[in-house]
Amino acid sequence: MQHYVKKCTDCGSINLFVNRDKGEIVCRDCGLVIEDKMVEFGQEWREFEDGDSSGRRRTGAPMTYTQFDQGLGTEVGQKADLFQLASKDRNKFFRLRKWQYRISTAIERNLKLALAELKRVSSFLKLPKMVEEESAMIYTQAVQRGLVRGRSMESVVAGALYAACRRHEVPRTLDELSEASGIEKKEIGRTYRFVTRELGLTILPSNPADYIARFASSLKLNAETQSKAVEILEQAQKAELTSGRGPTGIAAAALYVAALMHGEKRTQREVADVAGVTEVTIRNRYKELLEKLKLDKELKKQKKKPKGR
DNA sequence: AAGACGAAAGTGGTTGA
DNA sequence: TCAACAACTTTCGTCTT
Repeated sequence: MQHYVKKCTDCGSINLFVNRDKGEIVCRDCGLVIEDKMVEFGQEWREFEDGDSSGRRRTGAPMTYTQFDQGLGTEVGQKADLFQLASKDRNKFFRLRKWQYRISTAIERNLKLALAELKRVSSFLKLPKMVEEESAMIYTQAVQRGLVRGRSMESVVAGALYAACRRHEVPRTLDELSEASGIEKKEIGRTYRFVTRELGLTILPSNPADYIARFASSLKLNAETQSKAVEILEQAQKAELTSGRGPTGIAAAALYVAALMHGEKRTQREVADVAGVTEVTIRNRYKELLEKLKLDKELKKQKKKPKGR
């Protein structure tokens, strides 16, 4: 059965919040999303080692994708098959097996390198284990389908990581991925799109709210401000201010407004920097928010009595 | 002096003929 | 395949605190 993590994998806190609607567990201390119930990916891929030993074993289930060899290899034929072949078929048979061997060792070599890189980037970004696993799986499938050909290994790794983040609603921006992996942003975007399309991964459009926690914590905003920002976002969603816009810009603007309203003023520049957008974008979103949501009044109130900064 | 604001021109990506 | 298009950026001048 599915096991639940009891401690935050990042900060070790046991102060966790279980959100059943979204099926995720969030650390109250650092905001990390620890685990959410993930998607079928065609095959079963969780670990079944403990507690399930008596039960049936699921087929084709690699135990963990961050180790490349687990039961993945395919061999052409067994000895028994060999004896049944006419001799003229043997050459063909051996050729096939040779090729199979070459291909699989090539894949293994590639995976070994790639997974090392993947772990590096993942730990740099402090990504949850689940995400790392998922991206490793995505990468593995990409390699097996020959999608890496013509692309750099690193860029596919970055693309896989980005996709995994998105699927787990632990979004990192392309900029962050880019910084961590040293791959250009647009390159990551390209391979990301390519890989997800080829593998038929469904990616939910990313939700601005998912960025709030992280941005807020790097801006050292308190929890109130943070939930205010989420509230604003919800209204914005209803007012259809969010469609078509970049989620980070919206998140940044909501956070900016929320900070103003709670007297925790941050400059547009500060917010823009952590969100990876420009001040201009924040201004535009911010303006829309004020207009459409009539937040002006609330804002005015706060402006009169300025609090420390 | 720093921050906020907005106009104008440029960029990369999506879409639809 | 190309052009139109929207979102976002860059840059820069002006206003506000």
